[in-house]
This record gives sequence, structure tokens and C-alpha cells, in this order.
Amino acid sequence: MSTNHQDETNHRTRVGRERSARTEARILEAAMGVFAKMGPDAPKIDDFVAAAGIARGTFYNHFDSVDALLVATSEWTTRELLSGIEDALAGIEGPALRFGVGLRLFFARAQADRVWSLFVGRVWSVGGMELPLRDLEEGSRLGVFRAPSHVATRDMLMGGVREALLRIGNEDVPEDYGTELTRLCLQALGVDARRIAAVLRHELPILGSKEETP
Amino acid sequence: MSTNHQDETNHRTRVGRERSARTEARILEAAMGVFAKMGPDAPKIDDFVAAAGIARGTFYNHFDSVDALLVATSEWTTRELLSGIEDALAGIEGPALRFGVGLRLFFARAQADRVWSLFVGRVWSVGGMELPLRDLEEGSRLGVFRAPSHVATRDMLMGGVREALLRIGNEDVPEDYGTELTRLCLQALGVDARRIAAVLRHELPILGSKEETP
Amino acid sequence: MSTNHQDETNHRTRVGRERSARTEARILEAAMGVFAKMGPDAPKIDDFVAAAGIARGTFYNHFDSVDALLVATSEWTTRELLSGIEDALAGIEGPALRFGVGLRLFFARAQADRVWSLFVGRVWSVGGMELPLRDLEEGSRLGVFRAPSHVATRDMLMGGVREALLRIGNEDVPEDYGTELTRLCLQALGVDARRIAAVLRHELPILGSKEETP
Amino acid sequence: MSTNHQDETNHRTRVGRERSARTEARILEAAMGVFAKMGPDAPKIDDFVAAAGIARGTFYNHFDSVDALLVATSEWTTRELLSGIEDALAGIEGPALRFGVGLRLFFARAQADRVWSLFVGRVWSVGGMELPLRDLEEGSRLGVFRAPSHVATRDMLMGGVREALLRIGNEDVPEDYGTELTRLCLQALGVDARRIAAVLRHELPILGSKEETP
DNA sequence: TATGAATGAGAATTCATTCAT
DNA sequence: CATGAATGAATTCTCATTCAT
Repeated sequence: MSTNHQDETNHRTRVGRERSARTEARILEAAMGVFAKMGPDAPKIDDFVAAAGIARGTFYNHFDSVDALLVATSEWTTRELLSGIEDALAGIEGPALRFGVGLRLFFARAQADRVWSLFVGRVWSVGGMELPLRDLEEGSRLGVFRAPSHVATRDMLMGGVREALLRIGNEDVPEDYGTELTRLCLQALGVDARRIAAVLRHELPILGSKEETP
Repeated sequence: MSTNHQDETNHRTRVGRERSARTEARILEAAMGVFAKMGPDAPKIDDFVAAAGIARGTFYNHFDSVDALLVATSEWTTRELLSGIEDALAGIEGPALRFGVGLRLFFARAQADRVWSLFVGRVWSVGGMELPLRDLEEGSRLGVFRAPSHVATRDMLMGGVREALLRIGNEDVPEDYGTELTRLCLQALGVDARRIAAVLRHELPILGSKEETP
Repeated sequence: MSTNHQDETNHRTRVGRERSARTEARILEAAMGVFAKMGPDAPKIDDFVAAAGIARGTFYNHFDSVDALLVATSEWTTRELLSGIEDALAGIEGPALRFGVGLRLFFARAQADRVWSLFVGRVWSVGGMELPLRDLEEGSRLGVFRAPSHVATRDMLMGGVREALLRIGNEDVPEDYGTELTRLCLQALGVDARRIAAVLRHELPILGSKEETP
Repeated sequence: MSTNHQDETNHRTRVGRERSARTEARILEAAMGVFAKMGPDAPKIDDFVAAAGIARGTFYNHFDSVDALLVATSEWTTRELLSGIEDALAGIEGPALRFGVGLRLFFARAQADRVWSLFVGRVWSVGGMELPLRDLEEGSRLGVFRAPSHVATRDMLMGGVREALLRIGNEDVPEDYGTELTRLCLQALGVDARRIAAVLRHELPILGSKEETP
């Protein structure tokens, strides 16, 4: 035997940690699907256990409750997307362009993963996902956006986007669905037609996904 | 002898039915509040029982399950509103005017009853409430609305309105919130600014609520 | 008005009593069927209420519980049969003949009313129906019956008869089923073949049913 | 390292299955007693739970309903007896001898376990226990049995045996009760006295009970 | 006396959680 | 860390009983 005690322990520890991480990922992956299908309140522990193919007790080795799992899943599903979009918008100037292209990127992600789309649409309130307030404010200040009450504007946009996510998650939509939804958002913001056309025509930057994103 | 057997039976039957109807109304009223606060999946039978001040068994005399209650409550909360709005719009012509004024009436109702607003916002998908498709189509055809995909447009509007209902139900909003939301909807539809102003200025017809509305 | 107070009261009382008696008969009739189909433990008050076509409260005007109803139904279904058979056997002598003919009369009744047969078969233990012990003892004493232990003999006969009642109640049996069963009972009792033939050939006396038998 | 992941999993699985099987046996054992005392319809889940000394939830880990438990218990209580009797009769020839000795073995079993006897007597209809039809038919064909209608004969015997089981289960009976009952069955079948005596005198073969019989 | 809505105790069932292996 | 049987509190649901009309 070429391994001494120390090595063995390290090995076991490392193996255990890897196994644990893999199990956790399985649970999160499964949880996204379960929450997407059943919403945040209906699913029971067994739904996750069955979907992840683990034992009941294993669940509790990783999460304390369904609520904790919901939070973790929200975090996991959006972890890198928002900063990713932020990065992708790095070189782009002007609130309308930034907001519109950002939205197009967001919908592209949704259309590429319908389960994700449905999940985010249903539990948005939980995860802290937010509209890019800075761009909205700047747009208002510059007069590019002609929208009245901030709150009403925020609600209109959030609602429209959420409904779109549900639509994408629930049925097949045409490829340009996300673009059209973006157009409607910009119209709602009072952006003039010419500028809207420019935003929708603008080349879509590449969304750099890091490591083990969902 | 002024009462015969037949009369007696009828009387008992009628009295019973009236009592039953009153109890059912109590349950529905309570249910609207419970669903508004807790959503469609979280509440337990006891939540309704406690809110309505009835016995557990009484619940089952009227509804088979929470789901059945949800359906009945949806129906009950919207029964007359939509036809009421339809009636109120009777003399008004033009899709933009009809759609906009209808929306203002709808939000007026919501702002007047925040529990109702929250309930409808949370449960909309269940009740068959629908946008006035006819006006939307006509507006598209006439070029008053400049919106692309029908589906995307529907989603944008529905989502915006739903989010607004949640907002109204959850916190105090300024008096003109509904009007502003309406403006955003019309902007999203591509209606030009002048016409929007006219729609928002148009006098609000009276919404005739019949008998035992919620 | 030609009726004075006294008359009216009498009239009402009489009418009420008649109505009550009719209701009670309806319940008993229905109960026999319900117990026959479901046995003594399974049926709920509502089963009787539904079968009798009465209101729930009405049940309690006549019976205190399902158990009380079972007792009453047993009594009602067998009230006159046993004494009727006794009467019909009045002129017949000899334990084998009396026992055999009595049994044939009993099965004739069962085959004429299958619901009755099933009811008696299932709840026999409740109603105090009993074998004609006197004839059995006399037969033993005289050596006509060659059966060992009294208890075993009683069990064999009771069991056979009960099973026959269930058979008759559950499916169509040939007309001579009761006769054949009687033959088996006499064989079990050790009666010799010639005498059995005589018993089965003996003319069946008429079973005088009085008034409102089931 | 002498245990790998696979081994561990297998071990846990095996241990779990064994524990589960033991619990299930406890429930079945208890259920036999409960059904014997209360019949098939009266007992509540809690009766089984209390008798087996388990938690309410544990019941549902093993059986879906009282009905399912009844079926399982019937199967469990008779699983090996009938084939055991069949085996014990292997070397015995002649329908009367086979039938009679088989019956004596059956009653010996009943008298040795009164709870079993009562259970089988009360729920016979549920479990598929059956009379040895082959012997009955052969006996008829050979003229050893002089019985009329097959159905009537079957009912007479079944009923007698069932009633005997109830008797045995409910009170102390003399040691020869089973034998006497067997005599009555054979008499009912029309077997002549001499042969009956021979059957009852025949030595009782040993009933090999395998492993975990009730 | 007949009615049937309301009641609430009790029975059935689910499900989050624990724990020995 | 993974497993899954056992647990019992929480929840759902049934049904005998009451009572105003």
C-alpha cells in the first residue's frame, strides 16, 4: 500500500466533497424544473427527491427546507446571467441601446432554455432579479424615454417581461418573439420608431457564460 | 286550514336555499381575501374556514376542494365586471378610445377594492378573464395600433396589467396610477401621443354594478 | 265549518300517525336492501336516507342509530315467517317430516324474495332466528336423526342454510335449489334415503302471510 | 479498502428491506387478530396501528387502505396451508378418504389457532380459499358421494365449515369437534356409515409447515 | 313530522423530518 | 455523505347528530 493515513483521509475528503457538489447540482437542476412546473408553493420534498433521483434523507444533507431550496435555486439560475449581460453591454452607449440590447440578450437566454424561462417567470419575485434602473433613469433624464410615473413604468415593463417568460416556457414561440417583445417595451417607454429600429438592428454581443452555469 | 303539505315543503326548501346561498357568499368573500394574501397553492382549508367563520364540515357542504373554491371564487369575482365594462362602453366608438377607457374603468375598480385587485392579479390565469380582443384587432386593422406580433402584444399588455394589479393590491398607489398605466399600455400599442391624451381626458362612464356584486 | 276543535285534532293526529307509519315502512324496506348489499357494518346513515328517499333528519325521527335500525329491520323481516311456518306445520307429525317441510317452506320464501334472502343470510346472527330445536331433539331421541354432537350438528345445518341464503340472494338458482339443499341437510342428519324421498315429496302447505308482511 | 460504494449501497438496501419485511409481518399478524375480532368492515386504521404497535404513517408505508390490508392478510394466512394439506395427502387414495382426512387436517389447524380460525371464518369470501373440487367430482363420478346438485353441495359444505370455524374461533370446543364436523360433511355427501368410520379412524398425516407461516 | 344546512368530533391521509445503517 | 424506513404532527375529509323552520 502506497498511501499513508494522511493521504487516505485527504482522498476521502476530496472525493466526498466532489460527490457532494455533484449531488447538490443535481438537486438544483431538478428543482428548477419542479418549481417551473409547479410554482413555488405546491411542490413537496418528494417532488424534488423524485426528480433528482436521490433519497429523501439526502435532501436534508443539502437544504433545510423547500424555501431554502427555492432561494438557492433562484440564486443558482441567475447567478451569472445578469453580470454576464452587464459585461456584454460594456462597450455600448446610450440608454435605449443598452436597455434594448440587454433585453434581447435576456430573451435569447430564455428562448434557449424554456425550463429556465418558466422558472424565472414564476418565481421572479423571489430571486432579486431587477430591471437595469440606471439605464432607465438616464433615459428619462435625457428625454429618450417618455414615460410618466417611474413606478408605473417599472410595473409595465416587469409585467410584460414576466408574461413573456411564461409564454416562452409554456409553448413554442417564433424565433423573433423576444425581439418583438423588446420592441413593445421600447414603445411603452416612448422611444421613437427610428431609434427602436436601430436598437433591434444592432448586432447582439456574445454572452460569455462562465463555467458550470445551469 | 291555510297551509297544506305542499306549501310547508316549499317554504322549508326556500328558506334552506337562502341560508345556503348566504353561507356560500360568506365563503367566497373570505376566499377572495385568503387567495389574495396567500396565492392559489399555499392556503389550507382551515384558512378559509377561519376567515369565513364557519365549521370545517360546512366548507365541504359547498366546495369539494380548495381548487374548486378557487375556480368558483374567480368566477364570482369577475362575473359582472367585464360585462359591466362592456355595457359602459356601449356608446363609445373607436378602438383606442374603447380600449383605453375600458382599461381606466378596470383600474378604477381595482383601486377601489385592493383585495379584489390582489386576488385578480394573483389568480388571473385561472379565471378566464381576457383582454378585449375585438378592439385590439380592429385597432390593428385600422392602423391605430402599431404593434407587431399579436401574441407578443397580448403578453405585454396582460403582463403589465397583472403587475399593476399586484402593485395596487400590495401598496398605496397615487390616484392617477391606473391612468398612467393605461398611458403606458397605449404607448406600447403605438398609439400616437395626441390620441393618447384624448383617451385619458375622456370622461369616465359610470360602471353600473348590479345587485350582489362582491 | 262543520268540524270542531276535537275533530280536527283527532284528524291531524290520525293523519300524522299514518304518515309516520308509512315513512317507517319505507325506511325498513330500504334498509333491508341496503343491509343486504353492504352488510351490517359498512352502510352509513346516508345510504339509508338515499335509498328511502327521505331527509337526513327524518331518519332520526324513527331510529336512533344504524344499529337500532338493523335490529328493527331484522325483526321486521322475520316477524311472521317463523310463526307462519310453525302454523303451516300444525298438522304434520314426525321430526324429519316437520323439519324437512319447514326447511322447504323457508327456502321457498327465500327464493321468492332474493333481497330478503341476502339480508337474512348476511345478518342472521343479529336477528334471533333459530333452528327448530324441538324437532331436532326429538329426532335424535327417536333415532331418526343419526347425528353426533348437538353443537356440531347445529353448526353444520346453520352454516349450510346461511350459505344457501347468500347463494340465492346473489345469483339465479334453479327452482329446485331449496329442495336439494333440504336433501343435503337431511342427509347430514343421517336420515335414511327412503324417508328423505318421502319428505321431499310431501305436499308443501300454504304459508299464510298476514297483512303487511315485507 | 474492503468496502466500495457499491457494497455500501447494497448493504443499506438489504438492511432496509429486512426491516421493512419485519414491520410488514407485524402488521399482518396484528391484522389477522383485528379482522378476526371485528370483521372486515368495522375496524379503523387505528385499530391496526395500535395492535401492531406502529405509527400511523408506517401503516401507509405498507398498505394503501384497510381493504388492501384485508386482501394481503387473507393471502398471508392461507398461503401455505392449502398446499401443505395437498402435500400431506400425497400418498392417500380415494376421494372420501382424501376429502375427509383433508378436512380433519384443516380443522386441526383451526383448533390449534383460534384467531386464525375466526379470521378465516369471517373473511373466507375474500381470500380465495376453495374446496378440493377434484376430490368432490371424482367422488360423485365413482358413486362414493351421493349428492345432488353440485352447487347445493358446495354451499352446504362451505357453509358448514365456515360456521364451524366461527364456532372454534369464538368458544372452546371439545377436542373431537373437528372430527364430528367432518363426519357431518361426509354424511351430507351421502357416504355410507362404514366408510365414514374408516375415514375418521385413519391416521392423521403430519402437516409440514414451512418457514415463516403465520 | 319532515326538511336539510350547519356542526365538529373522529377517521383517513399526507408529508416534513429523524435516524440507524 | 447517502439511504430509506419509521415517525407523528398537520391536514384533509367523512359522517353522525342537531336544530331552526
